[in-house]
Order: sequence, then C-alpha cells, then structure tokens
Amino acid sequence: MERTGQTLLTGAPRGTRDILPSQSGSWQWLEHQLRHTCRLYNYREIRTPVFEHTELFLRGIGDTTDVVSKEMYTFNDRGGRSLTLRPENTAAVVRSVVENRLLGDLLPVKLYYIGPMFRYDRPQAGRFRQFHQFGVEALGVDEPAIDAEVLLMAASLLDRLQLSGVMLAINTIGCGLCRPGYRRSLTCYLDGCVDRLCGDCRRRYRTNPLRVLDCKREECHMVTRSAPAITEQVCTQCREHFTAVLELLAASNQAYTVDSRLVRGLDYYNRTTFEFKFDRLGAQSTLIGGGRDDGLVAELGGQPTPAVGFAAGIERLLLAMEINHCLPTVAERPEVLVLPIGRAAKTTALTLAEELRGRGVACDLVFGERSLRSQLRLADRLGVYVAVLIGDQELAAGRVVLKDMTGKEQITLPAAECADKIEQILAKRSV
RNA sequence: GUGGCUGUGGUGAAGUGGUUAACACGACGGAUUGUGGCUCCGUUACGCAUGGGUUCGAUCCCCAUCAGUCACCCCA
Repeated sequence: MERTGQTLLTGAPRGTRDILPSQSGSWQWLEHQLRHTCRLYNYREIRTPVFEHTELFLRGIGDTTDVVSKEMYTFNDRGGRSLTLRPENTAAVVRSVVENRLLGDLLPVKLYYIGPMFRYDRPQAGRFRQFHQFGVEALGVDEPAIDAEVLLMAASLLDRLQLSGVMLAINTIGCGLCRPGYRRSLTCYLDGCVDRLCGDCRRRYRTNPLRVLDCKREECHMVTRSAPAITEQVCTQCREHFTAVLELLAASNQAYTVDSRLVRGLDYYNRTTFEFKFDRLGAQSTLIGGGRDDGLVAELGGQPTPAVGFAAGIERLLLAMEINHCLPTVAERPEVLVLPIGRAAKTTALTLAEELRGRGVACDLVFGERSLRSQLRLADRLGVYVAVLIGDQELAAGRVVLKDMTGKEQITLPAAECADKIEQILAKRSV
C-alpha cells in the first residue's frame, strides 16, 4: 500500500510510458502515414473527449464485457457525475455523430480518430494502461463493398508501413436475428462435453459461449473442433453479406483466412469481424481489429444506422515495425549552429540566430561558457551543416566565420552577408 | 485478478557476507593560450529498487512492498 515518495515522484504510473524525443519522431512519422491513408480513403478526423459519461460505455460496449466490467478507469467528478476514461473510441464517436447530427444525406460518414485510450490491465508485451489507438468508422452504408473497403484500407495501411507477415483472419458472427439461434446450438453442443473444457470455459460457456471458441487451451480446442461453425448457421442475409465481402476481397487480391473461431469481445459487433495479426509480437498479436457494429447507433439513441470500422494499436504497430526492421529513424536536427566565443559575442549570436530562423533556417546557438573546441564538438554531434563562429576578432571586424561541418572549408565574411550565404549553402545541399 | 523470471551509476553490464563496488559506452573537462569528427588523459554510483528481518557485519541470505518483464486472462 505504502509507496515511497521517491517511487511516486520518479516513476510514471504503472502501464504508462513517456514518449521521449528519441521516439517521438517515429510516432509522428507513423501518424503522418495514418492520416495520409485516411486522406486517400476520404476519412475525416474527429476528436472526442478522453472521458465520457460512464453510461456511454456501459450501453455501447456492453456491461458484461471484460473491458467494461473490470478494466475501466471510472471516477466521480466534483459534481457527482460518474465519468470514465475512454477504453476505446467507437462508442464515443457514435455518441458524437448522434449528438451532432452528422448523419445527413451524404452517406457514408467516414471518420477517423487517433489518441490515447485507457484500460486497467496487467501490463504485458504490447499492452499498456494508457495506449494509443487509431481507428476508423464508416456510418450509414449497409452494403458489403464498404466492409471490403474498410478491410482494404487496413491492409493498405499495413502495406504502407512495410509490415510483412501480417495475416488477415475474417469471420461473420451473424446478426441479432440469427446469432441467438447459433448461440443456442453451440451451448447445446457444449453441454455434452463441459467436463472436457478448461476452468475458464466451463464458467463462460453459459454467459458467452462464443468465447469458448477462441480459447487458447488445447483441450478446449479439441472440444470445439467439431462444434457447429457459425459460418454455417447464420441467416441467409448474413451469409450473403459475408460471401459478398469475401468475393470483393478476392477480386482485390486481398489474402485472407476465414476463421470461424474469431470472436470479438465487445458487444456491439455483428456480421463481419476481422483481425490483422502479426505473430512475432508475442501474446498480444492483434495489430488491427474491427468489424461491423450495425446496432450501435440505435443503441445510443440514433436512427438505426449500419456501421463498420476498425481500431489499430499504435504501440503494437510501432513494436511490429521495430521487430520487422522497417521503422524509419527520423531524427530532426538543426541545420545551423551559432558559436559565440566569449561573452561579448552573445548578443550578435542571438540576433543572427533569430535572423536565420526568420528566414526559415532551423538554427540553434550554444549557451553557457564553452571552449571553442567543445562547441565544435557539439556542432559535430548535432550533425549541423554549418557552424557560425563569432569571436572577439570577428566582432571587432564586423565579420563572422562560416564553417562547413561536412568538410573542412571555412570562410570569413561580413556579418551582413552571413544569412544570404548560409541560405546559398543550404540550398545547394538540398538539391 | 493469477503465475514464472528479474531489479547494481544516464545506458549496457561484472561482482563479493566484512577496508577504496570492475569494465564498456555515454556525458563533461583537458592535450600551450580561438577550431570538430581519430587518438590520448582526467572526472563521472545521496552506495547496489523501497521497507523490514537474520547476522558481530549485507549490495550480495530471508520476507514484504513497489516496479519491470513474460504468460494466463482480455484486447488494439
């Protein structure tokens, strides 16, 4: 219970991490790729609050799901409202769509989001308490083509990130009309072999028998191997929808595996469900997960509206790219460093740096009393192209020294011409 | 919520129940006074996660806590 002050002050909360300067470049790069893909597919960004009324998640995600029943950060604010840090963003997006009447004539409404989510889980490889998701939601269209487009978008995203070795597993879990029937027949089947199931499954085959299908334990796998497959038992409409989606994927040369065991843990899913998996990630191998959630809009008080979407884990994408050695290292560095030699040069150095920045040159200057040698070492470490040396001699003569850090040459010129010359040098570099 | 493994300086990482806790990298400073990337030299641990306990004495033994890690579970 008691934690030392030191731990409290110097340790980030469990399951959270700082994104340090050495890593933020990768994050920005990835975010750029995500946004660009959204642009290509005509998805527009929506930003919703990081906390919502707890009720939203209870209704939207389902109060019996693990996410809601044991993983939420819920608290009361000073006004007595029960609020919850969002564990995912689909419910909030739909809430906003309904609240702001975004569903007009122009359908589908295609939205994307990116930001932090919160789940009180035990931290593990690829799993954090604060993590980040990128996701899309297309609302208002029922036809299989939009399922396929969403799938293809996810695939092209992975492709853009050069993530090879990702497998797409797809399934249909039926709709509100046919799933209950399947559920019954599955329960019925499982009734006959409860004693062969693992402890967890014995418990949940009553509450949510579908979950037994994706249990990892061998004994359960054996039992469900000959269980009725949902793909065989969904209603005609669902079956046709599913085969249409598969045909569209095939027509686009998108590889996939139908996995009739694939089940999603959030209540709002129906019909098409899918996962993009990367097996070298460890236990948390799902990079992207999604599917249809046709009932959600109505559940949250809107007109019945079909919807499809997916969510991707940013940390997992980054982790996978690292494992795959395809994560670009983007280190931003200044182009120019100004070196004041001695106190007297400080003013001139600062003024010059400002002038360069005003011209759009990324520029830094050295602070503190450092020897010329150490200042040059600094310039070298920073990887700047040009160092500007300003010492007493230069000051007296109204000149500065420009040193090309990529070679050995240096020139002395009037301070007034310095900025022009630097622009020339940099322009030559970028050609 | 359950289980396994781990916890030494900015990082990687040796080490022993008993005076000054290796080494490497990094960082900082210097190698004749104003010049980098190589080289050389020097400096760099409120003392070995925190709190208890065992002991004449613990960083090394025991317990608890916290944290990290992996797996279960769950999911992105």
